[in-house]
Amino acid sequence: MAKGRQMPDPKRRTPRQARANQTAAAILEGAAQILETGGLAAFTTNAVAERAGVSIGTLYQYFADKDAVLLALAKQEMAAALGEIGRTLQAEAHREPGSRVHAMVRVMVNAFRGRLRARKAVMEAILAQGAGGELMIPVMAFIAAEGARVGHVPQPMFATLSPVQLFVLSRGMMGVIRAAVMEEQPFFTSKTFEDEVVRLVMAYLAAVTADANTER
Amino acid sequence: MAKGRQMPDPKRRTPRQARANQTAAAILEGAAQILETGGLAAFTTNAVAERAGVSIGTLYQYFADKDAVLLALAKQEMAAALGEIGRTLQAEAHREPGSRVHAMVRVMVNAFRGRLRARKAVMEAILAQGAGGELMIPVMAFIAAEGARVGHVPQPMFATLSPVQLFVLSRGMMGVIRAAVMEEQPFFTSKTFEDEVVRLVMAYLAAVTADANTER
Amino acid sequence: MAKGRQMPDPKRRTPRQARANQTAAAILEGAAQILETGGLAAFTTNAVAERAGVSIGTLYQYFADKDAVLLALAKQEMAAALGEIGRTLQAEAHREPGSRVHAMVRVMVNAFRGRLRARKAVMEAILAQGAGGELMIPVMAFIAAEGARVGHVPQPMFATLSPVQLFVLSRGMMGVIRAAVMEEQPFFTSKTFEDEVVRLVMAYLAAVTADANTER
Amino acid sequence: MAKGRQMPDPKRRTPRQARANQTAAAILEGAAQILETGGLAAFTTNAVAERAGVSIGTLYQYFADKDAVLLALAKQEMAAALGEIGRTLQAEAHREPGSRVHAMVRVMVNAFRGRLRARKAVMEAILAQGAGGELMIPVMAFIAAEGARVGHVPQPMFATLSPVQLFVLSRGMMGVIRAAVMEEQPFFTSKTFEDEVVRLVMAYLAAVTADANTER
DNA sequence: GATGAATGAGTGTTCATTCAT
DNA sequence: GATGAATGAACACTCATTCAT
Repeated sequence: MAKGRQMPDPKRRTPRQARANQTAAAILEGAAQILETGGLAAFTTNAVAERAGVSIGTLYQYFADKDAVLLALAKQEMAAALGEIGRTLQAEAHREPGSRVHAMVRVMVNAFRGRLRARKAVMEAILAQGAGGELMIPVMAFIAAEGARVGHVPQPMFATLSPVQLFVLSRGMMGVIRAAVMEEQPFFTSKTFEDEVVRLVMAYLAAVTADANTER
Repeated sequence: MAKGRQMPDPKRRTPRQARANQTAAAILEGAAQILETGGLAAFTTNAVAERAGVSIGTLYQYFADKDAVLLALAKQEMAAALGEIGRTLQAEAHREPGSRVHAMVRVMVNAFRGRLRARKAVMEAILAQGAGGELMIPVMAFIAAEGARVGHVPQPMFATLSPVQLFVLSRGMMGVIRAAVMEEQPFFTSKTFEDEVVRLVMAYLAAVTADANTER
Repeated sequence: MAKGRQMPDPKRRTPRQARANQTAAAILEGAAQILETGGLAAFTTNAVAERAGVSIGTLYQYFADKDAVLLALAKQEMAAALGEIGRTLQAEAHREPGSRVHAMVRVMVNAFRGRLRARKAVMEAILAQGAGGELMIPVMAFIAAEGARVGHVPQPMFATLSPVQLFVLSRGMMGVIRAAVMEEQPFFTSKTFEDEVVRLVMAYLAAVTADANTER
Repeated sequence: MAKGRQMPDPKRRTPRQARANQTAAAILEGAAQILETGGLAAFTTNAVAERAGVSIGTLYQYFADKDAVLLALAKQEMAAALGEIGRTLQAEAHREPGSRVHAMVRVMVNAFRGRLRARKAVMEAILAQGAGGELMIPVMAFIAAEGARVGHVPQPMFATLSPVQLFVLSRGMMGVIRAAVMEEQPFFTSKTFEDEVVRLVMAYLAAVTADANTER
């Protein structure tokens, strides 16, 4: 029965931008709300469209399929979190590494406080679909970039990290936060938890640095 | 969820029981094979039953529902992995902490090499369902217990860990491995990767211990 | 999202044959009725299932997809028509060629009298899908075989036909009948029409035979 | 069906009309291209409009609905084919009947060589919708007319044909060609095939003529 | 007249689960 | 206990058509 189409849509419709973005945003907002309310199980395209106040047809005018909605939402949420982190770190730029790591962790943790269930669902859905790595790229880029950006610090924090080390650090940190979110651990919001995550990151950084120096 | 059909009669092994367990095992094996072959998408109760060589009705005689099959499989796989770890560590009992951590990480990583896709799918399914914490309990118990069990070591490795620290350490370590599995990272099987995970664990342990000593 | 399945079903389910054939037959009957009542436009899987008195799920247990239902129905109708032709020709076996061709045409035409709309729809659907050739095979086989079967006739009718001639004869004859059915021509049932179709067939056969003799 | 938007004002050609017809033609051309490229399955109003370079709204300004586009296209293609036939036969006017029939069949076959898929799809769609007869009218008219037009031939070819005979002859011939197109027979373009179709037509004509003479 | 964003009824299909045999 | 035919709610997605701009 053929597929017919000649793939003209890298992301589907790109209307006159004005209403377009507005509608797409509404759909994403609807998606977040559905996720928040009923979790991944309630996340059906029809439900999302209804919640967003648009027809199912309109949803498909903006997103190629169900997964595209999820991915777009994940990217948006991730970008938001990273933006927050960036802004916070900017303010902490002059502080010492320990303080900045602490800020980063705090923001990361905070990033999951707002729409907890929605973010959890997004993680569930995306991470469970193999697209996880893609999503983590900006996190790693951010971490790697941070070291270079704050040039006035004699010993840059992350600059010496190899790709594998970057992977271990980013996934280790995120893994802890992820687990806390997913398991809905009560201590998730506690200062103690935050401190321990910071300790994990700092300890690893210190170890890497120490080794690097030894090898030299 | 759950409800399954586990231990319907502790401490008994009539022939009936034997055949029953045999059937349940066959179903679980079928489930693992389906997962291995086609991922979570192919994991339908009908497919599992067919692969297991039993009727769909029989499957429902042994498991309350689809999730029960998944959960049982997850428990089984987890137990297998832990058993392996235990045996390995036993052999390394007389070695120094660093060596034993290394062994543990290696075994953990190896645990995902066999039925990679099946285990990945199990993780996807289970962890994405909130049952993750439940599954991690034996891991933590194991870690905590290890410290005590190998009593002849002057400074137990993990004995001083608080619940939160135990959480951070176990989830951090598993988070890294999990991500490597899920993202199908090529360096997953490399010695380098293993070493970095060990470094993460050891660094955190050292940091915790150092602090503990300081506080004392 | 994978396709998962390992194509174990050449024709889908083959239950214990007893109820199976009964159910499949009911579905086909339902399909014919729907086609008869509302034409191809009304031919939806849900409608067919409902009319057949089975659930939509059952329909899909017996047929891979919508097209499979249609194809099965077409084959059945075609087989019925051919069976009728065979029986009739058997009775005319001792008659001369002209009489037998007449009988064949008459039966062929009659084959479309019963469930006119249903057969029309089947033709519409199948012929319009490229599967027409497949359906015509038994017709050609029948025509070709006929010549040989009635051995006592000195000059077999069709034995000398080449593949292309077989094609032209079968499609020419069927084309006329098809058009009369599809266009719902009033003279479809008339003796006159029948006679003209016979004339077409006989004339072609005579021409081919004459040429063949000339060439010899 | 129909309703279309043909000849909204016969005998007039304001610039407005010119542009209008131009747009309608563009849509028809787009429709043909879509049919050619993706077959009937790809033939959606949106696709046609896009390919034609007009908005979907504009398409509906020129055609009442989807069927109207198809019907208009069919009429256009049929007219083109007949025009071609007419021109060819004109050139063969002085030749003998056999030669002229041959020319007609050749042109008819050739008519399906150009935009094969498009024409096939048009046939599929139209013929399968009951509008087949309507489309065949010009063919029959042409055949009937031909006999009269070439009056200087002592024994007119088709003049003696009754309506039913006209039907049998036109549908028989078209049926063979149709089937060859639809089944994508490899011998479709062969001289052999052409010759056999000619034989079918000539044989029938000869038979009718012979009978007519006998009866007289 | 042209546009194209929006609509939503309708479709094919899946699959967890039940229950009569 | 085992079987597997039957079920049907639910879902993702399409596309002809409208109408405000």
